[in-house]
This record gives sequence, C-alpha cells and structure tokens, in this order.
Amino acid sequence: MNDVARAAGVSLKTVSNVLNDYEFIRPATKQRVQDAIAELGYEANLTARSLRSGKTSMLGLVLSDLAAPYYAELAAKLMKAASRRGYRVLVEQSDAQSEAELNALRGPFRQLTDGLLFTPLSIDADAIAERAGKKPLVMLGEHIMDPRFDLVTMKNEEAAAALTKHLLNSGRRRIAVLGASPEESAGSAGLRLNGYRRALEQAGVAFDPALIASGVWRRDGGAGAVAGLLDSGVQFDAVFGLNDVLALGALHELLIRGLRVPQDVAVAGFDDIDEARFASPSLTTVSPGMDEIAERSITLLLDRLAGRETAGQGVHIEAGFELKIRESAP
Amino acid sequence: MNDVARAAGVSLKTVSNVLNDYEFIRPATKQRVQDAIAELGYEANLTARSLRSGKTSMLGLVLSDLAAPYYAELAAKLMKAASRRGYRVLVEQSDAQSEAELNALRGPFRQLTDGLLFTPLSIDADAIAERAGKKPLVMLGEHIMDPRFDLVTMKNEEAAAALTKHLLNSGRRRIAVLGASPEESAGSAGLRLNGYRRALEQAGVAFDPALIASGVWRRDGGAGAVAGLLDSGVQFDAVFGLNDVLALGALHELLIRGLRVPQDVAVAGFDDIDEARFASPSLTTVSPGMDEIAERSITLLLDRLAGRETAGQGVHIEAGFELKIRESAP
DNA sequence: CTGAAAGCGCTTACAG
DNA sequence: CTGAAAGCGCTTACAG
Repeated sequence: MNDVARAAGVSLKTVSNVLNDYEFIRPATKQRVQDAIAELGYEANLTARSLRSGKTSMLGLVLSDLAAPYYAELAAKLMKAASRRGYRVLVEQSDAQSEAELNALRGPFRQLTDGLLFTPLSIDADAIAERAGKKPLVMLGEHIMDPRFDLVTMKNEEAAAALTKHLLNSGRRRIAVLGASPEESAGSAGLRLNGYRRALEQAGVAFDPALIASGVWRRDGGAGAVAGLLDSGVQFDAVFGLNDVLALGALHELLIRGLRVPQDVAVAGFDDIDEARFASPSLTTVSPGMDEIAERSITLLLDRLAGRETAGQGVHIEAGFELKIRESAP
Repeated sequence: MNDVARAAGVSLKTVSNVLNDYEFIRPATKQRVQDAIAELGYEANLTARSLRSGKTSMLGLVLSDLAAPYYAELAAKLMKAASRRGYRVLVEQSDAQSEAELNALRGPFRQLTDGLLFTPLSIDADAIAERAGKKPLVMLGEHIMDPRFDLVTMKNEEAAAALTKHLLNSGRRRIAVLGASPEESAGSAGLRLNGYRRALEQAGVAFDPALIASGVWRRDGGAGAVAGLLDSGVQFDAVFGLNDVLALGALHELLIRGLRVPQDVAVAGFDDIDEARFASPSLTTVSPGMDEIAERSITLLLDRLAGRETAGQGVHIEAGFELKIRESAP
C-alpha cells in the first residue's frame, strides 16, 4: 500500500480512500491511484483489514453433517446467496454433538466469522443465550423456538399435516412414521409428528403409537426402522419418513422385501432433495422452500450485521412449502 | 494479552511463549500465566496472529458444486481430516466456470488460506502454473496430470476397465456410456472412457461410437442421455454412467419406460456415493477409496506447508479402488 | 528462561 | 478533498 501511495504520489490515506470507495475524491487522483494499483498488481491484505476493522466478511454455518443431502444442498445455496453480497461461508460440522455446538459459539470459529447461521441439535436456548456473545446469530431449523433469537424455519407442522392428509385422502389408514425422537418434542421431528397427529384427528383416525418408529435421519436409519416394523408384525399401508433420506431408506427396504410401492405401501418423505425426483418410484414429499430459506436467512443475518435491530426481539421467518405428489404415494 | 501479562506479573513475550508452547519456560511461570488466562477468559485474537505470522490455519477447497453428492461427501471427509490436524476448510464453488477457477487461485480466497485443494475443471495446467503463486497447491481429481503439480487421484482407467469387464463377463455386449465429453480426453470422463475401451478390446468386442452419449454429470443429465439413446433406437443391454448420479438418473428413466433392470438393461456407475447402496435396485459401482483420498490429500498439503519438497517435482498419489457389485448389474 | 521494541498492513479519527 | 499519526493484537528477532 505504501508502494502504491509512492507510485501515485499520494499519501496512504488517499490509497485507502480509493480502496474503500470514499466519495469525495478527485477523479484525477483516483485514476492515478488505480493505475498504480494495476501496475504494481497490488492486492489489499484482508487479514490486516480484518484486524483493523474487526470484520472478516465471513459468515459461519454450523450443521451436523455436510454429507447429508439436505444440508449439502442448503449449504450450496447459502454460499451462493452470501457470495452475491460479498460474504464467504465457513462451514463447521457438529456431528450433532453438544460439545461441538458449544464450541462453535465461541472461540476460533466465532472469531473468524462476523455472524452465525446455526442449526442447534443438541443444546438448548439457555445454553446458547449464555454463550452467544454479541455477534449476530440466526437460528436455522426449528429446534430452538425462543423469542430471544432470530429464526428462519418452515411450516413444519402445517406441511406434515398436509402430507398426512394427502395420504389419508388416498385411502391409507395405517400410516407409519419413521425417525421420531421420543425425548424431543420441539425439533423438526416433534413438529412434524404433531402435524401428523393433527391430520389424523381431523380425519377421525385413531393415533396408534405402535406405528411410530425412531431412527437416525439417514438412509440406513429409515431402512432399519421400517425393517423393525415389518419384523414386529405391525400392519401399515403407508410410511411417512420425517425426512427424505429416511423415506428413501425405507423405500429400499420395502422393495427388497417384495412389497410393492405404492400398491402395498405408500411412501412419503420431507425435504424434496434432488434425489427424491429420481428415486424409483419417485418420492412424494414436501418441498420446504429451500431457496427462500437460504435467501432470507442470509438477508436477515446481514441486516443484523448492519445493525438493524428489532428492540431485542428475535424475528421469526417461516418459509412457504409445497406438496410434491409423485409415484410413491399418488 | 496485555491484561493477562499484567495479571500474571510477566511480560507480553512470556504470555506469547505460553500460548505457543515454547519449551523453555519455568513451570511456575507457565502456571501463573495459564491461571490468568483462565481467570480473564482470554482468547487469542486469530486475525492478529495471522497478520503477524502470515498463516491462517485455513485450507481452501475449490470444487464445482457442493450439492453434488460426491463433492458433499468428499468435503465432509476433508473437513474432518483437516480438523484433526488443527485446520479449517474454506469451500469455494466454481460451478465449473473458468473465471471462478482462476479467481480462486489468487485474490481474497487465496489470501485467506494457507494452501489449496483444487479440482480444476475448466482451466489447464499452464493457466494454473501461471497464477499458482508460491502457496502450496494440491490437485484433486484427474483433469490435470502435470508433473509440475501435486496430485491426488484414483485409478480411473483401471477401475473403469474392471467395471466394464464385469459387465462383459455377465454377458453384456452393447454397453452404453453416459456422460462422455467429446472435447476432453484428460479428465475423469476421458480416462474412464479409455478404461471402457480397453476392456472391450481385451474381450474382442468392437467399440461402437453410437453407444457413447454425452451429458452433464447430474441425475437429469443421465436421464436425458439414456432417453436420447432410447429415442434414437440404439440397442444396448447395459449402461455405464461415468459417475453415480448419471447412472441413477438413467436408472430412473429406464424404469419409467418400463424396462427391467438388470434383466433388460444392466446399470453401473462410478463413485459409490451413499445413495448407490439404497437405490432400487441397488447400484453396481466403483468405490474410489474416498477416505484414502481425503486423508492423503490433507497429509500431502500439510507436508507442503511444512516445507517438505520433492525438488520441484509434483507427487502423484493414486488411491485404490474396489468394485461394488449390486443388484443393478450382478 | 524472560523483557523491551519493532512491525505485520491496514483503517480511523483528527487536522488542515 | 488529502496528509501525518496512532493503533488493531499479536509474533519475532534481539538482548540480557
């Protein structure tokens, strides 16, 4: 920067002014500085800039596992949305471990980023509030519904109810649910299960706890859960995977066992990952408006960075959803 | 840091020594400093450290699209491998655009990272060499086979030949290939196609250009490519997708059209993404040893950062592979 | 083993 | 509109 100043015959400050698009600068001076920059191949040192300004132009994204299709697709979209606004995204995988989630809230990861997009799975609102610090923090997903925090989510309960209603309308009465977590009622699993129960109730169909199976939200979790139901002799004519990979794992297991989908068992999921369209049969699911979630969560976080506050109150944004009726549950 | 020094009654340098695990430091002094750190809740400022040391403890990863399952799974593993060694990974999506790839080699992204893991798709070795700078750079994948660069890849040609041989052994003679790129012979597509041709040759089966279809490496690309072949009336009894998503897209299209897999058409892919196991029918494919690729590429890059050089020569590492014979092509 | 000083490359008040 | 100076929070020779 000193070299540039010397080459252009101006002071350091003037170079800095040009670099930072300061308004009141003589066009001729500006040109001279820009020429010097081009000639010397000068590039501003971001680390120095960060040290001085206290900003890194990076946003943190904390999620459990980047290899999970939903998170991979979401991360890709978030990175593009951030990039359009001059920010980068630094991803941290928590593996749903509370220690990793707590570490993401302070220490190096927090320091390296100006704000955080956080998908907490194992820690609660109080633990977050205690460590949140003063940098902006936007929750993603639905495990934390707390007025203290900004949150971007989707209409989980409503969407699950709509999907369940669709299954009921097609004549299914014994709808198994895969991926429930007994201990947890606030997260996606709990909300989607609520939606399921509400739809049953409205249709006058009795809720049967024997149809509710737990399982990790992976393909093998879905396969294992449906295998457990089949082995235990529980009767069912439809399967609702609380997310797509659960449903796809179940679909695989059902077909292996010689059941026909959708004739014997209808299968539905939640998320509408790219794979859902191309499964065989293609998967009926809920599209959670991922583009909207990505766009709005970045916007909200950058608004916070710009200092737009709502008097200490968190903003809660709910993206729209859309039912995707496909072959697995027409 | 000044506060810590004052609280512990030592100088700045001593605090720095403790922080950096300097060897020759009196245990009592060290303890006093550590107590002061704990008491004050002090955390070292990484930006300042970076500015002074010139190191960021971040590695860059350039790939086309994080939402592609192969890259998502690879990125997740690379991040874990890097994390174990005290590094973070900053991901940049190039969308296979040459401009984005060039930008990743210099400018902000390069500055923010100590070394780069690079999957070049649209630019050539000379363009890279010209801009590479002096920071370490390890190529991932096989588009650049140049002695100037370090490279971690897999035995593409050999693996594709083995897979093709398996299809031939099972009695298939008309094996369509999906995802070829006519203009390009050096990349994965070219190498895998070479392996295919070699296996045909060894089996005395004539190569038929009509069986080679191009297509983007996505599910819709595979579906479209196989649809094109079917519509043009070309006869085939097997499909080799040059990667798994191509094969899975093709599988979907074949089943939609009422063809039976594997009875009418066998289907095979390449990558062994998690989805392959759970497709219906499950997908025969090649496992490219992704764990080994992740581990060794991180190790190689960190070796370079530590200054271990091989006299200007690039190291070429080839990971092993394994055939995964499943239902789609038994 | 430990201290005092310089400096990494910027931005930010403060003058003029 | 532009300049001279201070300082962000560390690490690194250099002494002792």
